[in-house]
Amino acid sequence: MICSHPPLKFLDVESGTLYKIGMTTKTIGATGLVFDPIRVERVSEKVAGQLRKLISDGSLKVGDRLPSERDLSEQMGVSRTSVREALQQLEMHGILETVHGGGSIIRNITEQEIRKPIERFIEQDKKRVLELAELRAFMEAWAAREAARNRTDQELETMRGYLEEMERDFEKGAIRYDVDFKYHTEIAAATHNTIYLHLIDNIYSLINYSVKVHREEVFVSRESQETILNHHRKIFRGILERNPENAETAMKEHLAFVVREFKRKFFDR
Amino acid sequence: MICSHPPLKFLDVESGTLYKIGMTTKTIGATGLVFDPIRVERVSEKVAGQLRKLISDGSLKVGDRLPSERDLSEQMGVSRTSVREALQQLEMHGILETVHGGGSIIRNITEQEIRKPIERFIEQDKKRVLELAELRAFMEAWAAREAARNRTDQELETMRGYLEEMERDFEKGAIRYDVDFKYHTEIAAATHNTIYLHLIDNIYSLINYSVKVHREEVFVSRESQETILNHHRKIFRGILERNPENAETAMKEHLAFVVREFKRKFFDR
DNA sequence: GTGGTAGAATGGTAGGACCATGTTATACGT
DNA sequence: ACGTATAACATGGTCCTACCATTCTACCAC
Repeated sequence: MICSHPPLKFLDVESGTLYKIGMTTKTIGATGLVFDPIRVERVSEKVAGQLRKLISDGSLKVGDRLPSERDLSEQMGVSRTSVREALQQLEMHGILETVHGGGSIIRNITEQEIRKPIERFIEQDKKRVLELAELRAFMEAWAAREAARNRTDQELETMRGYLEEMERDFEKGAIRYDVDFKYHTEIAAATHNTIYLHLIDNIYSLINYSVKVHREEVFVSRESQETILNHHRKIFRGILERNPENAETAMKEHLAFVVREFKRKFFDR
Repeated sequence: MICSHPPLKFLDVESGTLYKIGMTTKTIGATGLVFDPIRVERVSEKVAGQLRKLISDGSLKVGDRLPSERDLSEQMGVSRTSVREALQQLEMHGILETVHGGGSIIRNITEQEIRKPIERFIEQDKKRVLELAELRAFMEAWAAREAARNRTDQELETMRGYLEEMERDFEKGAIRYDVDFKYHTEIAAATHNTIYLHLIDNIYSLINYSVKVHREEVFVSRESQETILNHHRKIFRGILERNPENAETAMKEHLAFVVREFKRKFFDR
């Protein structure tokens, strides 16, 4: 998922506080007075802070590629050195990953703590896959509700685009999984809850990880494809009309169907 | 404690492994073969590794000051840039501290808390705290529903125990936060969804971190304590009677109250 | 399609210059 | 002789330029 970033506005580094109060306090002499130590924030830290914020408020999503170091340094009015130091700080914290010659991409913040341990769980027991599906179902139901409540017109149009794409793909033969995925992701984004966005992203990839097969191979029949399309139409309508109840219900219906089909194929029942 | 470092021997950076094996694996094509991605070690990483080694084997003790960046770069035969990057990596990991104009000193690794990525992420914006609360609310509502459906008698008894403990604490003065926490955790366990259990545990710890104050300090009034207790009684009844709807409703009511109170205290509204 | 190749884009390293801050030595006044 | 103010130096912080190493991309030959 590569993207250019003309719309992103990188403020001048001078914006924001120049000095920052540390966390520890010291008592000086016998006066009993307590002072907070003053700590100058380095340029690289300001840059890192700004990038953090852009990630935090969702302007930069997981998988996005940052502008090049040269671009960043120019846009922010600082040296490439400072930008590099900032990127390195973020890389140390696992927030992004830089590849020699390839650029820097945003990583999932929840990955470190949540992903690794869970992967091991999943490998131990097939039952975990169903647990994941269960999780996904109720989380997305909430997302549909919140999206209906908070979505912007812009986001709605994006969803409409994906939906129409699915319609066309259906006419031509089969719905493509990646469009379906993007559709769900856009709903997640429309909740305007960044942490949820990262969380659900992780759950998706966990599902993909544990179920090595793509959905395309599960939902091949004409009927199931049509059912899914109908579900999506219904979800879209709920979000369009800003009707949380309907959106949630439709999503629940949809995922219940998906899980049912899934069970039928993989656990032969 | 300032000291010069003629005796320290800084090996040439070329010593040590040039290539390093990463952590993730990829499956290529349909062969099923698994390859480990190759990752080149950057110069700064080699420098950092050498310093790490010197610290771990005691050549550099806590409080010692490192040679200047210029000295290090000369002794190691690398640019000052690389040395600086290495020092920064170590500083990120809390291993040393650099002072503008003062040099870099070794810190005690055990004394400082190393902040996890998400924690820094959350600090970026107060809004994130509310997002966490939002997440928690709908996830726990689901948990209450599932617990009512799947709980064993054993788990119910454990909950009863915690509830009674809260009742006693309330009579004696105040509900203890850890009991409340254990109560919620037991509900999570009763869902019998292991992955959910881990997920919510993570979210709890994040909330505890971001909200530096314990709940005890937020819900001090007799009325709010009683309200909370009533909520818990209601939730318990729903789970006891295996009534998912009631349990979910009660939990929603409870967390809505908690979030409302929380907002009132911390965002003064 | 598959694979190779050249050019562009991008991150990595090097080195020099200068500024900001801390450290040390020196000169000064009492 | 002592403390203090000042100057000189040492050291980290930032910027700049240049060049190398790797990846990406488009194009071509097969």
